[in-house]
Amino acid sequence: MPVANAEIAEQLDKIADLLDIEGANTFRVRAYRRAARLVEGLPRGVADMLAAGEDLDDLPGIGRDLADKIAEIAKGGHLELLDQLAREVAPGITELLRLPGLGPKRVHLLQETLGIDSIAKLEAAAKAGRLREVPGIGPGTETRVLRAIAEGAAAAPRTKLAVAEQLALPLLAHIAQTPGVLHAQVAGSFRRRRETVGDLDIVAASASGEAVMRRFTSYENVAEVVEQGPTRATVRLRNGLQVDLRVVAEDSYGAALLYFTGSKAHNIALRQLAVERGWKLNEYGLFEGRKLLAGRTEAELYRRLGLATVPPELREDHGEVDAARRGKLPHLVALDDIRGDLHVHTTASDGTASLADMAAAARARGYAYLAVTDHSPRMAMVHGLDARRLGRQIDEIERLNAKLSGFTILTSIEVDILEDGALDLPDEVLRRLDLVVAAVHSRFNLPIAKQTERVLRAMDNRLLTIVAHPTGRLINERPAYEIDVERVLRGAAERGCFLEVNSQPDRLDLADTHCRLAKEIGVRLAISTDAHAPAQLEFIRFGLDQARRGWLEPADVLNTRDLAGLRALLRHRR
DNA sequence: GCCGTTTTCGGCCCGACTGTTTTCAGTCG
Repeated sequence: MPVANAEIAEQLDKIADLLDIEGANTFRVRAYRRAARLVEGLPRGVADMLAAGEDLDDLPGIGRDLADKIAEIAKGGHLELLDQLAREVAPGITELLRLPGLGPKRVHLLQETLGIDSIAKLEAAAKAGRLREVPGIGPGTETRVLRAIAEGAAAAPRTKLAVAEQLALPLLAHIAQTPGVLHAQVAGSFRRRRETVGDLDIVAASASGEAVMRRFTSYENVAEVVEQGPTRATVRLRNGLQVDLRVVAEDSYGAALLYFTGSKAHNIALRQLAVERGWKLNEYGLFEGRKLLAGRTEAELYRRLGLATVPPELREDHGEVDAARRGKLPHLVALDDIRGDLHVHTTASDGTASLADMAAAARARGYAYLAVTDHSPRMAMVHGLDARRLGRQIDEIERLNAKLSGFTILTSIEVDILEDGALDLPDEVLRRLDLVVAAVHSRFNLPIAKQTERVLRAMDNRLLTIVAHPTGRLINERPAYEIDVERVLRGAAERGCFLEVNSQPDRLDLADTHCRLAKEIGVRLAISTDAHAPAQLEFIRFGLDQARRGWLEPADVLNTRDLAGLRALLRHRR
C-alpha cells in the first residue's frame, strides 16, 4: 500500500518539531514545514508521481535534499534523519508542543532542566509545582498547562465548515451590531472555505476596540475568555471552538482582512512582493517607510502590488499569485451559474419528501432541471427501486413534466456499483433513463487496485453518466476507501463520463485538490447535493466552495449548462 | 533547507499578548 501524502506530511512536520526543539536553524525548520504543507495539498500521491518518474525537486520549496527525504518516506523506508532526531530528542516530546504556552524553546528547556519528555512527566512535574523552577515559566503557565492536559488538549479535531458556519454567523451578527462597528467579517480558513476549520478568525473595523471586545467576550455562547487585549481577544465557545477577534481602524480593515484570511503561505508570497518593491505589508496596511500606501480594502492592496484581486478560495499559494500578476485568474463557478441538481432522493428510497415536493423546491430555487436519483435494489435497507418501481417513478415524472413549464424532472437513479464493477440494474432498464448516477456503497475495504478497477469497469458501461461521491469519505468519521483517484479521472476522461462533487457537508467528495486535478485532466464534474430533503438543496453552496477551491470555472461543471446543453453532453457520452 | 537579472552566499514575513519580567523572550497566529 502506498504511503499517503498525509502520512508524509506528518513525518515532515515531526522532523520540523524535533529540529525546532533541538534549536536548529529556524529557516531549516521552516523549510520542512513548508514542504509538509505542500505535500498535503498535492492532488496526486507522491508515490505515484515518483513512479511516473517525476522529479519532486521541481516543486516550489523542494530542493535536492527534501526531494530525497520525501522519496525516502514515500517508499516506506526508515528516514535516517528522523531516527537520529528521535535518539537525540525523545520521540514523544513533540506532543508537548500542542499544549498552550509551550513552544520549542520551553520544551527544550524543560527537557534540559527537569528531564521532561512526555505529557505524563510534564503533568507530574506541574502538579508538584516544579515547572516554575524553569526560568521563564511561572505559576500561570503551570496552571494553564495542567488544565489543558486535563481537558485533553492534545486531540482537538477540526470543525466541519457547515458546523462552523452555524456558530460563526450569529456571533458575527452580534459583533456587527456593536455601536461603532463599521465592518465585520469572518476571515481565516472559514473565508477560504476550507472543508474544515481549526478555529474562527473575525476581523472588525471600529474606532473603539474596547467596546467591541466587551461585546465579544460577553457573547452568550462564550465559555471562556482565553486572552483579551485592546485590539485582540481569544475566546472558547461552549462546544470548544476557539474564536479570535481582531479590531482595527477603518483605514486598515482591508489589510487586516487580507492578513487574517491567509493562508499563511499566500500572505508570505504577498509580503515578498511588497519587499521586492521596498515596501512593507502587515495587518495595518501596505507601507513605504511610515507612509500608508493602501489598507482600506483588499482590492486596493492587491492593485498596489500589481495583482488582480484573488478570491479567498484560491489563497493557498498554489499558483494564484502568479496567475493574478498575469491576469490569468480563473473566473470561478458561482451559485448563479448552477442550473439544476443532478443527485437527489425522494420518499421512494431514503428521502423525506415526495417527488413533487423535491421538484417544487428545485424549481423555487430557479433551477431549470432536477435529476431524481433514488437508490437501486442493492440498497435494500432504504427500499431501493427495482425495475418495476423505477418504471412507475418514470411514469409519474412524465405526468409531472407535462404539467410543468420551464422546468424538467430528469429520470435517473443512484445505482450501486457492485464489487465486480457491474451495475445493480440491467442495461435495458438503465437505457430508459435520462442519466445514470452510480456509486460505491459496499466493500469499502478492497485493495486499492481492485477498488480502482471496480470503478473503471463500471465506467466501461456507456450508460453510466456520473460517478457519485467517488472516494466515499465522511469527514472526521471515515477515511476515503483506497482508490487511485488520478486513474479514475484519467479513465473518465478517456470514456467521456463525469464525476461528482457531492455537496453533503460530511462528504465534500471529490475534495478541492481532486477538483483541480480533474480540471487539469479535463474531466467535467457535476456539483450535486445528494439532498434527502428539500432544504438540503441548499448544500449546493458547500460543493461550490470546494469546486471554487479547485479552480473550476462554469465550463468545467456539468450542471451549469441549460437543459439543451446538458442533454447534448449526455448524448455525447452515449 | 531553499533560492537567485541585484546574489551560488546570505538572505529568508510580521506584530500582539502573556508572563515573568525591570526591558523582553517566547508563543501564537
